[in-house]
Amino acid sequence: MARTHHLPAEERKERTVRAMVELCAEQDPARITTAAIAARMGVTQGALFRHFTGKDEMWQAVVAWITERLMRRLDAAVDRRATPLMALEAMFMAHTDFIVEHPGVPRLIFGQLQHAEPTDATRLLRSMLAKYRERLAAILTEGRASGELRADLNIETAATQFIGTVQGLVVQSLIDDDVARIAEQAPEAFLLYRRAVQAREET
Amino acid sequence: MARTHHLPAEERKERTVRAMVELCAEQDPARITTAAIAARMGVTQGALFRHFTGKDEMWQAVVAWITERLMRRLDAAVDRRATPLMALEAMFMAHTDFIVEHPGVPRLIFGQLQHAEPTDATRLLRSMLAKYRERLAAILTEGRASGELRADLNIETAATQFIGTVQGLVVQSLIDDDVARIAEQAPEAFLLYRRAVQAREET
DNA sequence: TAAGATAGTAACTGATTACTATCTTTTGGA
DNA sequence: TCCAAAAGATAGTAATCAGTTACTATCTTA
Repeated sequence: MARTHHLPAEERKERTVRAMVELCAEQDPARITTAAIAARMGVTQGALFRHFTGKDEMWQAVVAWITERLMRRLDAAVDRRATPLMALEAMFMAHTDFIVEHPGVPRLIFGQLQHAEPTDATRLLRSMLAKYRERLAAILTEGRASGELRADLNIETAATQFIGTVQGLVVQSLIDDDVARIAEQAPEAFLLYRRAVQAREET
Repeated sequence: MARTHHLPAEERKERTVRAMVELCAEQDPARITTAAIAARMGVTQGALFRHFTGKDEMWQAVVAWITERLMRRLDAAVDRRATPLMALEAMFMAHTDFIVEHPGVPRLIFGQLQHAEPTDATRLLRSMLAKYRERLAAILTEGRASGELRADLNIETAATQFIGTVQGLVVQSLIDDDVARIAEQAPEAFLLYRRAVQAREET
């Protein structure tokens, strides 16, 4: 049988995280119950608490899983790119590709950002987003120095706008309930962003 | 005394909506209970159900309240603007001003968009956002035709990006937990957007 | 001013939820 | 082969929450 009874703890934790990411693609994270997670894994609800001290620790694991994978993808994308603009484009595409591969990610992130009093998971997410911004700011600063980007570019605004460009696609996908469209619209969206930040027009 | 016992139904509904908008500025909408709403109004929990058939009807009233006010503000902003770009700028500022005035609005909207199976409130919100997009598309098309905006401008992408520009500011404010910063950064953010869509550079 | 209609209270209900206590099965090493 | 520990099943518990019910206070108007 495909019964996956009795897995080692690490494997079970991994599967818990995957189940939660999957469920986020289907419903509001705030409404995901431990019973639903367990059912998705083919395990009883109580079994989850053999591996996690509480639900918050589960969310923490999910956020850690996502941030690690996303940051690795972004690093890989930026690596070896000839110019800052090419690095930004690769980063943009890596980010949107990641979302399309894991459609639950936007809902999950928004769900975490909704919390007014930050939990451990929220804090972890915020530090990831701060790191993301720093990386963006470094590339933007480099591009401004090299003359590829506008000399009068406001780095903070440009970083916020980069994230906003992704968010625009995400919000639209939440309205349409169609995550795949993000992939289609991503190149055009980045083109528009590029026109806002680059130094001169193309021929 | 300030005891607001026995208000007419319409007044009580209005106060319920205001209480909910206020509470959204302080916590995750998904965690707002009918008891908390009632407490904020100085009324018992059961009293709410004299005016609403259920919680979803309360959310519906909240979304209606917000959409009406926001659209009115946007209309007023766009009215009498000489050029499409000026109309867009006025619209952008009206939107960000509205958010700063009602800090619960972003959390509320995200909370509604999180729902996978749309409720009446969610459907109402989506139709408002669709109307918003149409309005944007009309202005953008006009600007492209008049030569103020780029001739090769993709209207859909530009509309998504406009909303994304606002979202970038909103996401940053959720991370920093500082809504007021939106007002400070809004002019720079629009400047960047303008550079992406307008036909030629300024002198 | 009497009487019906409207608005509110206090206490309760049933369903749901995160979490736990106890018993059972599986696994892997000596 | 045996056994201890790890992993899971079963069956709970206490708390929370949306919604209800029976009753009361207040307003409106004929």
